[in-house]
Amino acid sequence: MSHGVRGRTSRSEVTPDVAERVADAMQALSAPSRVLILAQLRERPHSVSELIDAVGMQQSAVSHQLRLLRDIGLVVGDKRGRSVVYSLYDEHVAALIDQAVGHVEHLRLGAVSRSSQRAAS
Amino acid sequence: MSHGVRGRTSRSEVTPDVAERVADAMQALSAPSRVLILAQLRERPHSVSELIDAVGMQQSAVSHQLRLLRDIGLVVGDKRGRSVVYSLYDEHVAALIDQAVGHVEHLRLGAVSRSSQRAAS
DNA sequence: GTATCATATGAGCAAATATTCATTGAACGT
DNA sequence: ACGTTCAATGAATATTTGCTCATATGATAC
Repeated sequence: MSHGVRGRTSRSEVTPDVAERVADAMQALSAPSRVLILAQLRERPHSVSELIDAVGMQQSAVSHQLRLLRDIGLVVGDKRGRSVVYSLYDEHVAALIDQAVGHVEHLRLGAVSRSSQRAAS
Repeated sequence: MSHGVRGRTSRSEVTPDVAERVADAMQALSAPSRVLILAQLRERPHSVSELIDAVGMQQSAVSHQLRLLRDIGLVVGDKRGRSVVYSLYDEHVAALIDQAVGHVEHLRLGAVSRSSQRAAS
């Protein structure tokens, strides 16, 4: 199929620096546990306890991942009493999650899980 | 290829299974080297040698990453003589890359990268 | 005050990853 | 046939990652 070179829009060149930032951001979506957390937060804000319950991970693991997501800037935490309610940073993050999920629907990758890279010679 | 078993065309629930597939796909964009490779291929197909030159990696490293991208289904390789010309699998992949880059432009809030983790609360 | 709940954090560890080195194989030129 | 070039592969390695355990901090209840 021909994929014509679509008009040369002013799309920023992906320099090594940009590539690193892209990788950093996408890294947030590269672990199932984080995808689950983000998917929950896309529905509505959740406290940490709610997230723990929703994704079935340990408190510490959730907290660690939330810190990562906070550092990357995808989520924010609002302290309410002794709870902390987390939400997505903004709509762009929600859109990013939607698109990631959407693309996966399309790329029906039953191909290989990232564990099997074995080939007998 | 109608294979959709779930009649849920709206936003599908992100089950652990879906989360794993999302993570798997996003994992492809979670390493700078792969982002660079994909960005090159988004412009136009490249042979492996061209990619090596474009991204400044070693032949073996590029080949390994291409295999990963092939396995995930993001790129395809076409053998032409002794070269192999790689291209993105389809437009959806191109869109995925565009969106990832676009979102990073937006998320350029000065979020720290993984290296320097600071508690900000 | 002390106890308890909710979350954050650090150390340590196992598993996954990304790269390099060395080798292999296939396609071409001579 | 031989040698050369382009790419793929396997093994080894260093780094990164995600989790658990233990502990710390902060807020509320008693």
